[in-house]
Amino acid sequence: MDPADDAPPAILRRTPSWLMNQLAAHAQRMVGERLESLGVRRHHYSALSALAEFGPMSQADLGRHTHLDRSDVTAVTSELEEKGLITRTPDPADRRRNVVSVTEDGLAFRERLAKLVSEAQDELLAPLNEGERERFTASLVQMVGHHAKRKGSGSWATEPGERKPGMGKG
Amino acid sequence: MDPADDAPPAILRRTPSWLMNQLAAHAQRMVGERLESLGVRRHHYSALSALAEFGPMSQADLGRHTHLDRSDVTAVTSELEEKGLITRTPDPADRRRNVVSVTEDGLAFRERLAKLVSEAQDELLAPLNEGERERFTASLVQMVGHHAKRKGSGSWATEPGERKPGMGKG
DNA sequence: CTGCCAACGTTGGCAAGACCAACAGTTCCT
DNA sequence: AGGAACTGTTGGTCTTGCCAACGTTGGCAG
Repeated sequence: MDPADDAPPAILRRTPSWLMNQLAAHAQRMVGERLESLGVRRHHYSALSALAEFGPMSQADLGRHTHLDRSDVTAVTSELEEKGLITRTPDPADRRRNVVSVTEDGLAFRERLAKLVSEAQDELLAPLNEGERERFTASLVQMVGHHAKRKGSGSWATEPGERKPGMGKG
Repeated sequence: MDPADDAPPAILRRTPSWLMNQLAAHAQRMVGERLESLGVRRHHYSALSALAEFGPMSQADLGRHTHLDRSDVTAVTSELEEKGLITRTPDPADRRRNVVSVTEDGLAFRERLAKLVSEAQDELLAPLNEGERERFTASLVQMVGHHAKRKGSGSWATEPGERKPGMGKG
């Protein structure tokens, strides 16, 4: 009767940051496994998503949108370019910059990734019902927005045109 | 008037795993900075907490309680031993094992760490009110428990004698 | 008792992620 | 004109989560 020899100390079980780290590790595994099956990592998905939504932009902007360091953006874009999912061309208007754009293949690929990522979300949130999921996610958004402001410049946390009471689904 | 040039793509802003990773990164920074001021990392705090709550145990057990790999436990215990916060002695009853125990200094040190960690929690949860914090934490516990079961052996998720008042269900 | 398997602690390694520092080329501002 | 700020790149650090191998020890089947 003691297979349950493992049990985190109560103090940790009540510490949100510890719980978050545990859960984030699980989440990374679930998402990571799926993306790995298509040969990419999570940053590639973030980059493709930003480009798909906002259109072509410089690597620096890409980094700001995805919260990635400039140096990491360099690596990610290089890998995506190799796969033909994006193009990277010098900006004639500002010769410091590269203009990064998604290709058709990139857009299609991103759709496939999105499905896999969506699956992972369901697995992650499995124990929560609909209402709990919404409250949980809302709290996450609130906190991420709050802490992002401290470092970054933007105030995207309270963005117009996205208040959705019902938040139905698409 | 476009300092808010940064804004994660909407698809990411609605993806719990992405939000979790962002927030977990912030949390790690907040906790990490504070622990660093006392010369330790997060794992040291976890180990000390487990030993403080459950008493002396083998390194393997310590790893199970804290969700740490055996190899990482070796490193952590070595560092804690160097600082005189724990002792590590061979178990006469089972010579494969080391018995790890907290010292008096270790217990006192853990208290100081606990205060710092607690501070970090407040900073992390700042944007949430009392009720939101409880619901958020409860959801975390639920999910961590759910996903821990899949790998580990134990069923600590539904442990008796710890039902909190706010922990209602949906 | 022997032989085998499981568990333990240790070492050494890997990959990912989050960062940081420095650099040369460019642009902007004064 | 000159300095400050930005861009992309290279190369590095540190932490975390793993995994493989090894020698030692314990438990168990035969």
